Amino acid sequence: MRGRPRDPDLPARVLDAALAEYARSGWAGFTMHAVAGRAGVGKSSMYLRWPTKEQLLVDAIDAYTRPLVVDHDTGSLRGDVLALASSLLAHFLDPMGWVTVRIAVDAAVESVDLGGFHERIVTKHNDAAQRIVDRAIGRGELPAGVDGRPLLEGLFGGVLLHTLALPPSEHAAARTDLAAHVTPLVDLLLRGVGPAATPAVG
Amino acid sequence: MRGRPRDPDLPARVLDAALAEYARSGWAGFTMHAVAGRAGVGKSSMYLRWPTKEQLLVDAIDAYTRPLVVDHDTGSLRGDVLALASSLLAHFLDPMGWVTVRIAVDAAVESVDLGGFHERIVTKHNDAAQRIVDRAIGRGELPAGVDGRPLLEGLFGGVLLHTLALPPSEHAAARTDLAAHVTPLVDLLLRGVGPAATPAVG
Amino acid sequence: MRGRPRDPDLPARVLDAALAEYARSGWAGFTMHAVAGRAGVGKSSMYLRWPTKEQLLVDAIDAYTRPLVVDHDTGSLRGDVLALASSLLAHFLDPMGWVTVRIAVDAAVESVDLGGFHERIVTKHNDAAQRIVDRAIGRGELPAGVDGRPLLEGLFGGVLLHTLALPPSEHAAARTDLAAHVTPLVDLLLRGVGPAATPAVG
Amino acid sequence: MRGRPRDPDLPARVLDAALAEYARSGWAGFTMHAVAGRAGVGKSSMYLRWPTKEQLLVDAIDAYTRPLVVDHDTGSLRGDVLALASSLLAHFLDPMGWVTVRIAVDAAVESVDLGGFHERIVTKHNDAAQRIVDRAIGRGELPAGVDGRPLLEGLFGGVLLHTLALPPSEHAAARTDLAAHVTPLVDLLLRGVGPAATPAVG
DNA sequence: AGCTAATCGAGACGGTACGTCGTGTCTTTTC
DNA sequence: GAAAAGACACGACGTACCGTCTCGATTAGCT
Repeated sequence: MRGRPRDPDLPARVLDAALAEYARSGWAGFTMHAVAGRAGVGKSSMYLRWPTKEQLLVDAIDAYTRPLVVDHDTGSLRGDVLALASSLLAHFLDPMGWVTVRIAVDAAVESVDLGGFHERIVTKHNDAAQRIVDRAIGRGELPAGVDGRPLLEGLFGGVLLHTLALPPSEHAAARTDLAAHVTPLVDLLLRGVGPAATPAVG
Repeated sequence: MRGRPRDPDLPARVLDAALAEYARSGWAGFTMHAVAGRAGVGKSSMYLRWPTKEQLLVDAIDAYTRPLVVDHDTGSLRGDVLALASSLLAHFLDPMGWVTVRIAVDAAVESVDLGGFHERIVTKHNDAAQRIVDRAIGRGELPAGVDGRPLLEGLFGGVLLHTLALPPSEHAAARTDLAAHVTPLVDLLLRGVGPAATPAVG
Repeated sequence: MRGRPRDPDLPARVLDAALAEYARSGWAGFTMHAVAGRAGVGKSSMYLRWPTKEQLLVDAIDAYTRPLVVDHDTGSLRGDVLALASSLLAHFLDPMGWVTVRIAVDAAVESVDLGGFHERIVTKHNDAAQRIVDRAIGRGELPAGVDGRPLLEGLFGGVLLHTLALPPSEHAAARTDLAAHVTPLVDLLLRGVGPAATPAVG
Repeated sequence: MRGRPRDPDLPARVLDAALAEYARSGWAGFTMHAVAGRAGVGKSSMYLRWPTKEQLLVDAIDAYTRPLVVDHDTGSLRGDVLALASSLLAHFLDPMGWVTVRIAVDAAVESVDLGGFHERIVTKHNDAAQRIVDRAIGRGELPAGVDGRPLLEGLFGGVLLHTLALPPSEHAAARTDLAAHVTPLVDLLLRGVGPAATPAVG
């Protein structure tokens, strides 16, 4: 291989700049020119790696989201689910967190798969949820063979909708008491999963 | 009021054209010029009513979504919820249906209220859900004072996430058997709401 | 004739407003909307009288130019010509005076006759010049049958070009000493017309 | 200097296209879009070089006018002046020639200097005229120190006014006998400059 | 006095050009 | 041969103006 080697730092610089630009101005105003400028990079170098703007943003989101999935064993199903729900709520209350959803929705509307979004973003969360259910089965909290997907859908989607329906003026307050916002939904779902999983209905 | 009155048919023509253009080419290729041309209208007349492209699309979606909310009394809570969930699933499986969600997400990310999106789209669905719960209370299926919101969040969000997680290749199949896709989630949620609301766990 | 009679003041108001707008912003920025607004008149009332913007402006110029032609007998050909030349120079040093020329040039370029520009503006000045020559013939300063047109062309055009070549920074100074600017040209032309018409060449 | 260099052929292509478009449809219908299309050029590349439509046209005129100044030594002052006057008349009888004057008048009215009009168009003709006078002084046809400017003003302006006063219907005829139209003016002016410069008055 | 009809102001209408900006490609020099 | 810089062709944006049109409100002359 001859010639100048590819700059190994370049992708990281571009991805950071992409997130920063996206956070600053949303999809409108997310321009390749601005990203290139902020990263101190030529546009051609970006198009060499990411064929479209969307691909670039998906990569940036992926890099940002990677350490976000909560997969910590709290010792009980309710504890795990509450922790996951709180983490999701915190995620959605952060403007950056919405990007994941926005990209997913865009992918669904355009009915094109933006650079393997499903495998890389959706599956990642699905797996985390199934691990929580499997741990609960191991503890005897749930019968074997329970399908974790409806629970995940209700949980993930419920938190999403809750945030969506929350007026922006209450976002700050919600960030200080995450559990209060998710507990009703969590308990509703856990009562549905199995009688042992939740305190008795008052 | 003096001067020539505004053409009362014009908004309808423009809204129809906007939906048609959006359906044909998605957000990319959704041009004010094209909408104006299809509607047989000058761009100025459009900007006189809708300050931005987004506002126009929100209005078009609203007009399209209006007859979509299912609010039919099937005689039982489970029947009502199943009908609502099926309707939502059908809505999300239609590419046009996603636009509602996309706009909502955009509104959340930009943290600006795109033309009263909350009042006009979100509230509309919230109210429909609460009416279902109130009917169930009237029938004695649920105790008085039950809050419908967690149910709605789980239901709406769950169906949303279900569709989002569904690979595009399975969309056609899902459209032919809506109930099969939503029943697990519906039953999970109804078990959580109250013991009388659902058949015993098999 | 039935129906409401046309407002007799309206043309005057519109013509004044047209000149004011033209003086303020030139041809660019000379909008029918602005003229109508300044005159307190509806656009339809203007289009009822003037089919095009150009026609309106020609009429406005004509009304403004009418009292401008100097046709005063000073007792000698040189005096008459100097007076005419000074008046022309003053006219061209006034920004409004240029409008006449601008319209004439526009008419020439478009090679359409903007509402009888020739008969109404050009002829008017031609006639004034010929009267000066005729008076000089009557006094015996010029032989009978002399054609006044080359004199007029050289005079009118010469003053025009002199102003055109004058840097804007010297316009104010020129206005205070009109004769000094036109004397060289006037004497050049009068020496050409006939020996008796001018003092001996130094 | 880094980055892709500007295409050196582009200005020429655009200037040619601008003239062609102007000749085809006049100022109305002189569209940046149309010029760009004819030149096979993006609008942005045009705005990169010419901030306004007017500037572009001035440049195009300048490029067109450059080879127009006649500065050929015919051996006599009368021959030189007749040649210059005929050339000017031909210039003004060509619709394109008027553009020079139009731009000059616009520059005077707006009292802004449209892209250095004075230095580039006016001075160019002034210098040519002074060279003619200097050659005549060299031949002994004129006394030393004669100022060429009044002659130029009378000549240039006289031809201009002559064309302006000529009804469009006679333009074609004038083009076939340029000398007949300019001779009266030329002789008038030359008699004024000096006795040796012209044949005796008939 | 009531009717009829032309004109008035206002301003919305379908078009079209403007000048700006973003895209994704291409062409240089520099490393 | 990859990097940055930035010019390139293209096309949509939202604004402004055109000349036409449709209103309700005058303001006469004619019955």
